[in-house]
Amino acid sequence: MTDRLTAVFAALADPVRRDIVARLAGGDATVNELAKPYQISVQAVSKHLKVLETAGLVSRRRDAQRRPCHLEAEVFDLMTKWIERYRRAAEERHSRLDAVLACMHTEPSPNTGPDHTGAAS
Amino acid sequence: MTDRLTAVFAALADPVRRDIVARLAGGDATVNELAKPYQISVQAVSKHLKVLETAGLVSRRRDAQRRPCHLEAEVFDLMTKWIERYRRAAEERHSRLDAVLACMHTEPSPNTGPDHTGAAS
DNA sequence: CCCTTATTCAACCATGAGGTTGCATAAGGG
DNA sequence: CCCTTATGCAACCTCATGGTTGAATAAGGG
Repeated sequence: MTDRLTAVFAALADPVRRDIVARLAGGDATVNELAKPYQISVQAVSKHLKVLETAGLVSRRRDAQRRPCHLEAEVFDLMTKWIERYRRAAEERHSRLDAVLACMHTEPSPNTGPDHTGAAS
Repeated sequence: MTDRLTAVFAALADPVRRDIVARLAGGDATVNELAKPYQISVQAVSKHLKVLETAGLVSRRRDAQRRPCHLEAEVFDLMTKWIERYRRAAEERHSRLDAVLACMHTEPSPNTGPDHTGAAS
């Protein structure tokens, strides 16, 4: 998982981790607090938090034996930026008929006949 | 992968698939066209497209032997909505000192001595 | 009909992710 | 000091994922 975007999307591709993010949005919490609602072991939750931390979605302080987790906002911007770029592109070509033109975008396909795309009804 | 959000995030947690999305934002394309730039086999790309299709990020028509892929916009809204909710929450608590208050969020316990959290410096 | 092109399906392999348990470490509190 | 609490690390298991190759299907074209 070289790049950050991959790490972030992968981190959020798990219901438990998304739930943790949701709960951290309501305030910081310790590993044990976070683990309580789930059936899985505390260690498993600890692993999940490590994933979130590595992805930069979560940071942690020290408070005696506890390691309270804090939701970080910056990374969300990274995702939003990526998504918005393609969402806009997809919406534009959805509203117009660009989709049809796009069929012959890559190569003019000299002999194949460029207008065969019109058959797509 | 029960829910859609999981499928979408998982689909985008792969550089190749994100690249495919990026290229489809520039216009529809066939499997072969999409596969060309990569070293991996056409079959592998076909698999990637199936993942994107299952996640609802891509749809496909039929055009003779070809199956042109088309980027779908709706799913992006789903993601954006999810992200925005928590981004806002994270930013709010970042700007204020809510993080400190959050330490005692789970149990209000007003008599336990609320100022022990002040030790977290 | 057979051949070519485009795409998928099936079987297989290697790796990584999420889960478990058991032990180690950190930090107070009798 | 030992005990309890909170957390992390390591070894292990299982299954999903991404890749491969080889054959099958779909759709034209000579």
